[in-house]
Amino acid sequence: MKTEKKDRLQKPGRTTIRLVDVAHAAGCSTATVSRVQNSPDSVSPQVRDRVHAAIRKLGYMPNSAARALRSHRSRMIGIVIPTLSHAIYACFVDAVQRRVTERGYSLLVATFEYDLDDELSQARVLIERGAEAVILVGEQHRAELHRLIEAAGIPHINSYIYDADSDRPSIGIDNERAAFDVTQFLLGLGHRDIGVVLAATRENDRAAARLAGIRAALRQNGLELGADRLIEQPYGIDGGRQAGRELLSGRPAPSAVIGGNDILAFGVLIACRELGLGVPEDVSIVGFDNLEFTPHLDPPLTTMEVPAADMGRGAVDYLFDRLSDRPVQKKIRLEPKLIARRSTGIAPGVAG
Amino acid sequence: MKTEKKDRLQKPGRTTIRLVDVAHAAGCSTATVSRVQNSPDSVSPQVRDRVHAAIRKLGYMPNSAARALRSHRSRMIGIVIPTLSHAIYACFVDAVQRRVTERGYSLLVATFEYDLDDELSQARVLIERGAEAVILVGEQHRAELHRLIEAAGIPHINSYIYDADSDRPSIGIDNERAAFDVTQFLLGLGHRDIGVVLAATRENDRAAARLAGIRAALRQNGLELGADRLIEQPYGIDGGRQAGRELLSGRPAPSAVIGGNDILAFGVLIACRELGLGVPEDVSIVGFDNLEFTPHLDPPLTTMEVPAADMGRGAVDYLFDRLSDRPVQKKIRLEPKLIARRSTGIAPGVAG
DNA sequence: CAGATTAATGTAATTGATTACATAAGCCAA
DNA sequence: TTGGCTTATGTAATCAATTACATTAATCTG
Repeated sequence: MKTEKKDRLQKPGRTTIRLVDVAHAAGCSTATVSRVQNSPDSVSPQVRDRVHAAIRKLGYMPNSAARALRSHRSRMIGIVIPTLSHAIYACFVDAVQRRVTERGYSLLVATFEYDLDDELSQARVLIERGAEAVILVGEQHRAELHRLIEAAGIPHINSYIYDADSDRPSIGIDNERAAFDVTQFLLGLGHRDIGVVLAATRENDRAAARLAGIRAALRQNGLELGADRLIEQPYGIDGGRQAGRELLSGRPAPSAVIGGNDILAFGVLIACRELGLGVPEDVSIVGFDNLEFTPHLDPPLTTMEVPAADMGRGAVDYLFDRLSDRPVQKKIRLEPKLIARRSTGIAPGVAG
Repeated sequence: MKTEKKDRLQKPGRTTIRLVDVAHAAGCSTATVSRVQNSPDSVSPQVRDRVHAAIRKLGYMPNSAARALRSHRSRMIGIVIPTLSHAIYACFVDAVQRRVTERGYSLLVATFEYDLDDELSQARVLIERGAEAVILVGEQHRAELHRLIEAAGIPHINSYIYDADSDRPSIGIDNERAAFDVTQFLLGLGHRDIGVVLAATRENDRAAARLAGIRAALRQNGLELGADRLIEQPYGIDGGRQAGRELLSGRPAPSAVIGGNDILAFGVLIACRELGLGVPEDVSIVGFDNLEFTPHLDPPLTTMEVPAADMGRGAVDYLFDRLSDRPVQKKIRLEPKLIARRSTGIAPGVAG
């Protein structure tokens, strides 16, 4: 017996059920069983039923490795994100995962903690594992990553960003424009001295784009963002709180603060509470993302909503279109929505 | 030429670099290249260097499918959780992912939205994909899932739970005990009428265990949980808020409310604010999880901290111990920590 | 009814790495 | 020098599916 070789790969005593066993049980060839799985219509109903019965009876599960090896299709998609511990990415991945599953695929997840070298190596691993396509965050990647993806010949998409100038596929909001609009909104309320708290912009092009948008809006109104009006802080409520204290305890203090995301903005709100500053009477605050808790803060936080779930579904749809050679729109621009709540108001000293 | 067959699996024009190409370039056999990757010490330094040079020069990436097929090791771990859009699971998965990556493995993620039939089919897919081990949530699963895992012969672990009575491997807190302690804490503050808001307990044994713990503590003090003192609500701030209104607008209203998690508890807090009830003067509130925002609420929320990240790392470590046949502790009990903050106080009418 | 066409199924090569076993080389002791 | 032992490397079978091509049966066409 060929299968009785002393190769100890199998767990002793138990024997895996292979496609050939199903074929044997159903009284047909392996090719037919394979066809029942992959193109059922090409098999006659009688045989198909026999095969299905055999599969059920034997509890057969196909071996994905063999399948992937021969067919060059792993049925896996990879996603490489900064972290799962920020709600905005977790919700994104949640939506991605659901969509991927709907299509009969599985999702490989890797995080890189905002370190682009790490991003490269994480992506490399996922590609090595056979991911048929990958979702990335932002446009900023190591050059090697692009080469890798090209060499692998797999589709990819950058998310959380829309940048007309880039020619890579992407889905997301125009961060610069969104921040511009947020700033305009504050300027429209009469604010002239605006503070900004952002995540580190060095290896985060979304934060950098938002900063550019803020600067552009200010410039258009003859204003500048003073060096002491910009603080970079790691993501976290405490980061926002510290930045808020720093910004708001100076004299004169800005009358409005833009947080790079709702978490930082929440921190600023807490700083105001601690400093005895009224929101929005003394200070207006806006954030980005519109997380679940945002409308429930006291006062509810004005924010620029980022449609993370739509973005996740859109990214997956784009990749599947590419995988089946359907025509695609290479750059998908999603519209963020400014949700004005009670954390913003007319600037102090401006006639109502 | 063998490789010139008209099999159109390859993208036209581009040729994949295989291990045999590396062997050729390095002037050695395929076995040696394989050994360089898998047991470098068994290869002489000179040859090893030549192979490494060839790998780098050709940009060789091993084909994981072939590797997995022959070696029966996919280097992938699977995790099946209710959802990624709740912070408590997102942080758990984040920790799991990092640990898995540290070990040179990748993580397959699937969600089931609290539907146990879905959990079964999601797990089935991950096993089919070749996951070498799987992490589940809770003890409650379809019987078929256990059979599946056994048939596949792979290690698994249940998380978020510690139940001495079960003989399945698990890591987590003793939910019943934790809820018992929370209730005792409130009883100790003089509360005699306590309301409870929980996630649906039907297909969620963590919620069910917490409810049992609350009941046990009450009973021990000669109290009962009235039918109108228990409300099940889907996860979400609004769910908590509605439940809070319902519980607290009755006469008499409970003097304390236990939320099944911090999100529900936050909702109850908002309900109090809306009803003009002081926290903790009129109503004490406690939650579970200790999420990032919990200490920053107004007032800061008393909660039972669940060590999600430790649990994630512990689950992964357990599985790797199993995979390398190291001795393991089958049931790992983590200690939750009651963090008393300002949302709880002495019951109204009790002498301070 | 012969010949062509289509549909259903089978045979066996193929995918790319791992690994059991074989072999060769180097070293040492008797 | 020979035999035994260790270390390094090579040869070729193997993992479990997919699929190109061959074959057969059934249906249609003129």
